[in-house]
Amino acid sequence: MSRSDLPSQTCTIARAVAQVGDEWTLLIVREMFLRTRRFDDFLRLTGMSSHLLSLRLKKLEAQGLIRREPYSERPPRHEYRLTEKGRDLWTVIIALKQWGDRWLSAEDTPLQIVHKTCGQVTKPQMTCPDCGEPIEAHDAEARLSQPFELERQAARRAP
Amino acid sequence: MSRSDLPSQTCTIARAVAQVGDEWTLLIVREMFLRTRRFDDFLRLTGMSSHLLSLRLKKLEAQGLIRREPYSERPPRHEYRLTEKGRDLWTVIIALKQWGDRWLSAEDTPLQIVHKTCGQVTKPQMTCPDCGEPIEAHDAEARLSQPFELERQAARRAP
DNA sequence: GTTAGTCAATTCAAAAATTGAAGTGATGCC
DNA sequence: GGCATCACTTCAATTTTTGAATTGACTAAC
Repeated sequence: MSRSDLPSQTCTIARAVAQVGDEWTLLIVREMFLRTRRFDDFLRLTGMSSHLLSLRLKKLEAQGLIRREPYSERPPRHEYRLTEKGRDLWTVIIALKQWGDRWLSAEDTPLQIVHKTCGQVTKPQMTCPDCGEPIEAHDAEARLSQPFELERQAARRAP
Repeated sequence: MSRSDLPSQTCTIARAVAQVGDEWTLLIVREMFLRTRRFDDFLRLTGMSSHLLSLRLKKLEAQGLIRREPYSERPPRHEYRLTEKGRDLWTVIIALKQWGDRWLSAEDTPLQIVHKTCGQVTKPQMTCPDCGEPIEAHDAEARLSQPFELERQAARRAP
């Protein structure tokens, strides 16, 4: 199987990974959240090649994660902005950031998140909305739907 | 700049992305959370090639995300398990899952998360630990540290 | 005691993706 | 006119990934 078959999987993690699970795509999305909107800025702030940036922006637009918006008619210019679907990736980026802050950084975080509502510098946490408690790997149990379970058992036995 | 330069960036998101921001790595980590531990099972359940799986497992081990543990001496066999650093990626995987469930799936989620503490099927949320409220992109403001800010401004102006 | 099967890989060639440098075209500014 | 900006595109060289085949250490079955 190649990466291009991932979007057709049952697993929504696999599908999500197929849309945004690559290095440069995640960095483009990071930049979007830091209010970068123009081609040249993405280029310099991520350090990627213009060819690949162009491909990735097209892919992200086709997937509905970003949209191009004109900001000048003459010369024709436009900028890229996140759609709601794209903005909803905030949680993913923040999860990566918390993990990076914890495990990959000697110093303090280079990027603080301020909660506008309460004014605090915050480290967002995953919590269970039912009981309000923080939730981590060992507090959770995965339960597979029947079709997903069967699909996985078939894969295990099959050649 | 190539992907191999990402680990040396100041940004902890870039560093995190350098460690786990690729398709197959994320799927391997997903499998780990579904209690897959053996080479052959990763192979069949992710659909990746054995060559790449071997490379990725080595990389993950070198990064301290997983460790090899013998489970049989004769024949010599071992399995792969997440370290604490690896388990801490749970939030990232769950963030991807929630996003995938919301935007990429017509049906119900193929994978439910049960909160062992309270017994509920739960959709974990990012919340602000200070005020306890859910937090999303529009509730948050990014604040860059001085060195990070300067680094970015230099990139913007420089060729 | 040969044969088949399992597990955890490694090897290798072909195909695909990425990088890096250079070029394009529309326009504005001096 | 000449240079600069922005948003790309083109293309060759390099790197990665794929997919198939093979290896080697063993076990279990005939």
